[in-house]
Amino acid sequence: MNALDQLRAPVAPAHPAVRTGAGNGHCCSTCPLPGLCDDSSRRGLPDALLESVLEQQHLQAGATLYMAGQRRSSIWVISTGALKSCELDLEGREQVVGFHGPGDVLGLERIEISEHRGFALALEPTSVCRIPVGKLLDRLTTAPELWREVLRIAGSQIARAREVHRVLGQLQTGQRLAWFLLEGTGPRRDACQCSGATVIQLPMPRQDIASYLGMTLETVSRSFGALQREGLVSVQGRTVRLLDPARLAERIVPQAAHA
Amino acid sequence: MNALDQLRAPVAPAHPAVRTGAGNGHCCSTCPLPGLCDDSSRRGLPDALLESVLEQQHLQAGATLYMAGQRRSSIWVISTGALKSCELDLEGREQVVGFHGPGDVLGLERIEISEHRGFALALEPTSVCRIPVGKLLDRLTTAPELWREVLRIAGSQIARAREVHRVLGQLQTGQRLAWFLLEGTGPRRDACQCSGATVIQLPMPRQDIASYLGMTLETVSRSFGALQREGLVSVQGRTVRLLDPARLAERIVPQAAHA
DNA sequence: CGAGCGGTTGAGGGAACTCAAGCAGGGTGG
DNA sequence: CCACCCTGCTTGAGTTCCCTCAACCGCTCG
Repeated sequence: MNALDQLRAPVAPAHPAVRTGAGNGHCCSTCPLPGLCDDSSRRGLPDALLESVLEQQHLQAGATLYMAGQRRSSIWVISTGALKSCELDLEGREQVVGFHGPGDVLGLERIEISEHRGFALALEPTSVCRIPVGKLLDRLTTAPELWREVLRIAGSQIARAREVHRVLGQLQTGQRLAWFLLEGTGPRRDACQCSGATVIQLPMPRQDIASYLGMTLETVSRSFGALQREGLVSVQGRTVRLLDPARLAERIVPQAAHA
Repeated sequence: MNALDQLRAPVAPAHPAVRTGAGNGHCCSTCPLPGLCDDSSRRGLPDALLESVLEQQHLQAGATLYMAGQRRSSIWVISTGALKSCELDLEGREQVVGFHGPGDVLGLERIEISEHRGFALALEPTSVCRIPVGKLLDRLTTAPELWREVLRIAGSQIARAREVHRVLGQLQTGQRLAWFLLEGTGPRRDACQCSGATVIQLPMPRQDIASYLGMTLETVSRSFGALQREGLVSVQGRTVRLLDPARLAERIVPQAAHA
């Protein structure tokens, strides 16, 4: 599945892991940091022209956006596609700490720090807008209102991480998967009308979901199976149809989903 | 134990959960956001005078800094003491998502968002500097260099949260506790010379440690016992002496600490 | 065709949870 | 003063959830 397919597909428009850039029109119209990449006079230009102005990077599935040890020099705004970001431990084992879709901002966590500790990798063909840190700081000096946006985005990423902490801390595996399906994965999940989305196209393999949720891939598979047996979802590979989002949501309540 | 005792105590100066504000002198000399609370002309004033200028809040143990549902209006910089911040789920159960000590900045995660979802509570007598959001934004406009500091702090909190994600995701309970003892809890843990600290005074009960690390208080207790039986630490209530930090650190390596 | 990858399913064991009892320390009141 | 309670912590016994190990399936690709 590539980004173009997603744009055309009538299903699955809403899950954060696969949401499309702008729906209709260029992703700049929904950019969370408008005016950062260059002056805003060019807004309204044809998409093809915009492409030529932007500092865009295109990644194939499996390509890395940045790697551990690499000197950090940019932040990125995702236009289309999906990425995962990972941390590495001392033994080199990877831990998925985030999935990111169009509109998400990457790299804020290491701004002002010399090099990356983890890495980010495209899960499918992906394009991002690169914003050099120098330009970011310049812009912030001359256009202080951008400030609030960046701070808002950083704050929402912190809040998001706390939510994940809660999920890993007090939900059991089946509940974590239900949460994952409903709440999605990006810092901008608020923009996702979850109840309306009934079909999800997951861009990541089971192993990545397992890592992200702190469980094994077998348990992810079994949990999918359990949810399916109960009629809550219908699973076929990476296509998941939410048959009963309301009852699925009940599952997320900690301790005893008494129903 | 109160903040003053800690300042005097010859032991346990370094653990993030109990580190002292400035060591010697007023906490402003080590403030991560100097010049934010007011103009910087007063730096160098006697401590007593500084106190009168600052918008300081003093909290008794158990007092809340902010509560769920409360309209957000400030960020805070901790001067002395210790706090925990918690998230609440739909059933009102609390999940500890952070412990904070002197120098830590609270409230960035909800900036620009109307109300708090969780709460923060003092674990011991605590004083904080309150910075109204309005003043923060004003300062940032007139003094754009502050910018980098705020962004750096927010970034380090994101990075910190990712580290916690990794710990909850791939370490078992005994390893999580070892990590907690060594790496501490605050976003400024880098300032802590962990290897030098041999005695830790924990300001929080077992239940809070358990919640933070995603385990039960019984398991926390048993894990302390296990570490003690192996001669790695010596535990007496909330006083923990690190007998062998090096071997303790080996424990944190995921999967098999083959030793 | 076989190899490789991603995913599913099963059997068994172990880590951590639940439930429960017991203990130490601190405060209060008779 | 001691009895009493209450809170925080420890320890034990039994159970459950989830991990580990393994086999198997379907698909793609060489």
